[in-house]
Amino acid sequence: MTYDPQELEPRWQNVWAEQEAFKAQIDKSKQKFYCLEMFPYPSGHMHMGHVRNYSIGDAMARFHRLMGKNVLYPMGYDSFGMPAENAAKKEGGHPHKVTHSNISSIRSDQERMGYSYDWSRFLATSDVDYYKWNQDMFLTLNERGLVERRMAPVNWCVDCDTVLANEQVKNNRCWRCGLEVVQKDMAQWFLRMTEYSDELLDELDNISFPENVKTMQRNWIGRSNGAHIDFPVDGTDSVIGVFTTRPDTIFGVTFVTVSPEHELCEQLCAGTKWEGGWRNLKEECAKISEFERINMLKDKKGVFLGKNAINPISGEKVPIYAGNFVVSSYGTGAVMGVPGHDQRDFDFAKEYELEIKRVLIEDNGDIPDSPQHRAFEGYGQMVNSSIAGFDGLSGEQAKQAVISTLEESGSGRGKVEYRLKDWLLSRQRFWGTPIPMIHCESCGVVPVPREDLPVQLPLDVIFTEEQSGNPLASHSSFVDTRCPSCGINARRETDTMDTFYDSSWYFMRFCDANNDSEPFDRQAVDYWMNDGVDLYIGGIEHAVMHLLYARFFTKFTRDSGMNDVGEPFGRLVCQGMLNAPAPYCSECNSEYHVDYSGSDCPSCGDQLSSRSAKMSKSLGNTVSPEDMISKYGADTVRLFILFGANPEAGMDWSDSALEANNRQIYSIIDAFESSLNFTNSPSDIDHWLSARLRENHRKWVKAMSDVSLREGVMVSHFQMLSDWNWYIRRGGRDKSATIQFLKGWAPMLAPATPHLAEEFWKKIGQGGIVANLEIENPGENPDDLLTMAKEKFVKDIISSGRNLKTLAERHSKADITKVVIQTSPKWKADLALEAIRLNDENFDFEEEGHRHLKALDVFNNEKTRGEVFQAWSSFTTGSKKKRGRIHTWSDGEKSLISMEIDETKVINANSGFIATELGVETVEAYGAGQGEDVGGKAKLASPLEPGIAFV
RNA sequence: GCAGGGGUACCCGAGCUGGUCAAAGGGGCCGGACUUAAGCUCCGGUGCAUAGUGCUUCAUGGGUUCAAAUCCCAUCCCCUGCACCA
Repeated sequence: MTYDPQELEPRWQNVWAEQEAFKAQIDKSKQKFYCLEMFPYPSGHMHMGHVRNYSIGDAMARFHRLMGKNVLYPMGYDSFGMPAENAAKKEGGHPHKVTHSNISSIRSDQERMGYSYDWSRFLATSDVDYYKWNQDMFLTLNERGLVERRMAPVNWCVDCDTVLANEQVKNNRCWRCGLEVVQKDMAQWFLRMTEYSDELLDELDNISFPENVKTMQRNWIGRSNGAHIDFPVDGTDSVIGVFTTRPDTIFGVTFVTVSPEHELCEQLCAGTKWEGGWRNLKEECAKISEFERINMLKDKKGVFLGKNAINPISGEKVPIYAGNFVVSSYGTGAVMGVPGHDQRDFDFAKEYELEIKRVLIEDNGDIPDSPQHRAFEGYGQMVNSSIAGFDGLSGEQAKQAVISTLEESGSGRGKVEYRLKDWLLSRQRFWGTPIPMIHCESCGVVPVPREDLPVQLPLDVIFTEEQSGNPLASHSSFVDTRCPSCGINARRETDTMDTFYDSSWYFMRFCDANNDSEPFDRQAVDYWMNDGVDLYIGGIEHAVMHLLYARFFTKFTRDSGMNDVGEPFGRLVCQGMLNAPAPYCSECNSEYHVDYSGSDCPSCGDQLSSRSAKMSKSLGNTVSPEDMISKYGADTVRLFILFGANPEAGMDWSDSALEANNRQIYSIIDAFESSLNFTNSPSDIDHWLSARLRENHRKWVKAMSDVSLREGVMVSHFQMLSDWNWYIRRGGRDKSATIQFLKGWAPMLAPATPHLAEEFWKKIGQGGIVANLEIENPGENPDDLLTMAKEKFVKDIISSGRNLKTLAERHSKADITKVVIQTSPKWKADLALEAIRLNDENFDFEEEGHRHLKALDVFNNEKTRGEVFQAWSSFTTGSKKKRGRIHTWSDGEKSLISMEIDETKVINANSGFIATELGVETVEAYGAGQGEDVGGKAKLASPLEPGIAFV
């Protein structure tokens, strides 16, 4: 057939659209399946990473529709953000325009791929229809006390001209542009995500995220149990609060260290001779680069601040230092120095010749006063406590004892600290949701009343390259307003929201995307979001940021009575990297742009080899989906993507594999084509074909349900074809049997290659379209195992015959023209039958096998006794390396033996086929002992494993 | 350093609740059929040995077991995340 995907694919896409095949509606009588991909930022065209993401999602959506589920599979765009703003500056336009032209371009790419989205739920977060609900929910957050505006040291990216959330800083660099971030003090809007720290952490145990994602989130939340302890500063009213996870080491404190930025530093040393040293240290810490930070790990530095702190439990006075290794943002920004039991403190103490005290012993027999060469950081019995009642305690008990004592004296308490910080929401950028707040000179900060929403982004802003800062701030018609509470002139907030806010609830909006009276209807969300999104597919890069924010948001909306569910995502699948070859220098261990392929390493001059690397613009090893679609069609690209690797695994791009998948499609087409000429001509192999359909269907459903798409496709696009080919080879050509098979096959092709599936469905004369089909379960047929085992018996004879023939050829001078097959003698078959029967009764062959055998009649014949014994062992206990046959025969094979099938008859019935396959003129078969023992092969004959000789 | 995940035949990749595993499937390569020929398609082969049940293989070295790619321990290497978090 002429296969023209450029004609065929759009044609079916139109049919789907006309029939609204993918429109989802609530139907409580059906089981729902919510399939979602992390929606894209519309950056112009779709890239291969998108293709992989959506091909996985689409296959699953289509599969579950075939399974009769009510599938919600929407698509939209995360369309606020910096790139559009930068592009607008460059082109002198407005981000709104840039965004919309990008959206239509990526959307048409997606449509060309044939993804089965319910486009009626389309949304773009930068549209006011969407972001007005951002604002609405911001007011709700505010009402619930989860919004806070405060001065805070923030991460500032000079290049992006805005602040960044902690999650957006990677290695002290901006996640977007890679520039190093600087610290700045600013008034900022925060969402109090830490209110949910415990739930965010604890719920991780109950959700099915991949383990690495859970770990990342756990690390990020970073809960630690410990104690807050106040150390009064000697001779002042000040108190230094420290956080420690090891209150059991309190008696070992020999100094206190605060971060150089700590507010107490100045108080303590101002005007003293110590002040200079502190200022130097502070300055040094403020401007150190990332590179120096890593070096600093080895180099602990500190300065004495001129005062002592008092250990609240022992009353001892210890010096206070400012230290470069204390993180100002964690805990209280101050730590107690216990050099005996913390390696960092130990290093510090050595450096500054501070006392090292042992207050825990490792083993019971250890001497409490022995000197230490390193810190002992484990748990152990307390020793050397300066007050009674503590020595001898260890671990949790010791910690508790210290905490209670501190609590009694009011100088400390048990405390849980988190690494997680509140979500810094505000951005000093234009292209985001305006924060609906108003600054009034007399009333302070006042929320915009709900009825005044939305606060719209002005469309009459001109963007230019020279511009710096936020254009909103200088746009007077936006900024100037009146105070909603007192009515005097006031100023609008010009900060906009982090775009992660937009993506924190879009999955709920999709449930009710066109609602214009509220963010979403509760009933709709409760239906679709029950147990969360059933399958959520996206990149690992969002493991902490998006996935944590979305979890937080869902809990907040739940607590506001907007929905029932507390965890937004059920099963999360993070698709693997898409790699492609890139030039590589093993000497320098680095990859280069594809422009260098074939030439020498630009830095060391060695010859460049090649290795696979993540597809990236900077390496130039990307592949354009459009090119591939126009060359092979969407179905081939989809098949390649799904067959190349399971969703989570990384995969390598390969042009030759893509071509091979294209050829596979042609072969499948041939199969469907050839059936059209068949007539009514039934044969035995027809039963085998339908047995294979049922078997493959069962395997396919299992694999697909597990999101093992590669395995699923292996069945639907490879195994099915190879079974078809075998059927043809065996002379099958019956119209009704093949139609039955193809009718079962066509829908199985739909998840990966939906256009082809529709074409075939029509070709074999079925009504309707596959997209609307609920697949019939072909069910089970009790004879299938037997049918397949019988065919396998023939296949095995051919397969081992082929091996043996090549061996035989070495020994035979004349041409081989005949194969003699001696089937198992009756007594062996009986023995096998007996073994199977006993095995079904859980007979213990190890213990009782021999006794049982000796009681059998066959064992009485002295001449064959040895052979009987051998056969029995090979059937039952097996040898050292091989298990007994009773364990290795399939159920079908066991039935063949149990039914005492006449192997000779089966072979004779298929002798023509066997002869052709083995390239001989005649096939002769008889039971061993009933004819000449050609080649002495009779003794090898065993049930289902006849002796084969070539002559 | 800590945590998570890995190392399987020429390559990619399954298997890893121990036996049916010389190890699925694909790519590549080799051979055969078809063809005027190439391509396509189909069939076979692809550790070594061998007229069949044998030997050596699943990062390395040990161990458990009648039996290990699969379980345990140690080592080496790779990826990913966090990184002076008290």
